[in-house]
Amino acid sequence: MPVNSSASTKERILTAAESLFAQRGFEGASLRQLTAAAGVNLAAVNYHFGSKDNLVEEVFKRRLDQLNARRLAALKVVAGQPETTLEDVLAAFIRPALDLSHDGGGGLFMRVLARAFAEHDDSLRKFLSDNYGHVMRQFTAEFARLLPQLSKEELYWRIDLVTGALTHAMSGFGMIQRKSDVSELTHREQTASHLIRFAAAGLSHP
Amino acid sequence: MPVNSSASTKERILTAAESLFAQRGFEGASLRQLTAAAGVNLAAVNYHFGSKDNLVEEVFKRRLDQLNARRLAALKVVAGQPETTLEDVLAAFIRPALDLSHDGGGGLFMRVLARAFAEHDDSLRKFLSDNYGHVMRQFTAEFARLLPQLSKEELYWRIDLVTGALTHAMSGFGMIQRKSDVSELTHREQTASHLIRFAAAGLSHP
DNA sequence: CGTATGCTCAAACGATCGTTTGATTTCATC
DNA sequence: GATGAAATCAAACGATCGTTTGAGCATACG
Repeated sequence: MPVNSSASTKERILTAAESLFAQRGFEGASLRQLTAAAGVNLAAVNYHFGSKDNLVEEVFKRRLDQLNARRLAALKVVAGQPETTLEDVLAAFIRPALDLSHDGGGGLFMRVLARAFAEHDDSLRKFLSDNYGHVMRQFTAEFARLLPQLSKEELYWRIDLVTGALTHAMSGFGMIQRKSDVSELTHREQTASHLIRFAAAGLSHP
Repeated sequence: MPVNSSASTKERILTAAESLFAQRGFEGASLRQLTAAAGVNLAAVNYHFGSKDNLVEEVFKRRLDQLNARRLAALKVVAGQPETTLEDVLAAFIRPALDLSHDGGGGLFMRVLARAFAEHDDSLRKFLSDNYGHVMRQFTAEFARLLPQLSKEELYWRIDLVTGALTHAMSGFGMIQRKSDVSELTHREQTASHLIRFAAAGLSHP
């Protein structure tokens, strides 16, 4: 019977990979840098994950599964309700991502996700579409319900632009840094407020 | 005395590099793929540009100098005028980028620029800041004039989000593709309209 | 205890990377 | 046509890449 004392090694590889992929890109981060940072042997990646490409996918899966679940759970609470506002739906989309940066230890994951969007690699895009598309589809349906005056084309345009803004902001390029005189929780709340108000304005403007 | 018959070779390298950098990234595109696509010898890159890093910078300079000049010229027309609207300033920022995709042959350049934003490489970010920052500063000043009700912090937030949306959209991830029944010029006009209205809403919402 | 299984390790594999070299070709100028 | 600088070329450089190998170590089970 298999012994699972390797959980620690796999996790350490995933965490180091997430950090290095965010910092240097998927091609830029070598397995030698990666395994050195994780404190494991070079061959451990191919032993546990089969290949570097599989490792990339596992890095996504670990966070994305959790992120998708939280987003869909939050959406389910408000979807279809007559009193639901646009801001409610946007909060269901945005808050889980911000929370991930805080409690998941995955503060760098959104940056990795932004990199994946910038990569035009077909297999990576297909993987993201397979593991991410159904979430976007459900949110899009709810947006369509709340914005019936918009044509399908107009709605897709606006969602695309909102996605770009949020990806950019949450990957932390910008000047989003907490001031020392506000708590982490307060800062996260302010960030969420900015993103939600901006996205709502972009989606619903006349 | 130097003979400048190399202009063709340099240009072909720059064009091939722009295309491959957009497609496979700066690290992902090798000099062998690049020179093969350009139809030149492998050693030509190091002969004409010194190194691959210098080539990357030259790819940016070629388009960025032109883009900056056009944006600043368009801004100069409307800046400080009492009747200038937010949409006017946004048009001065957005239209030159869309035009570049059309007449400059640099349809892929905005994608390269988006990749550069996703890269967190320090030297590349410094280069972009040096060659791009003064333009953003001038536009920011004009935005501040037209949106006096916003605090500095609020304005920076919104500009950052708008930048993310525009970078995302103009690099062409989205579903922005021309329908066969509209002309190229009409399509560009519609795209500009979408971007400008979205950005105006995001900047000026209450 | 013996052994089988999961795991780690140093070492090497072939491939590809950016760069350099030195010979050869091109071409304006005399 | 001869000359010399600029440009191009095939070939090779050392370094680094992802991956594989086979021996050694750990531990659970008969």
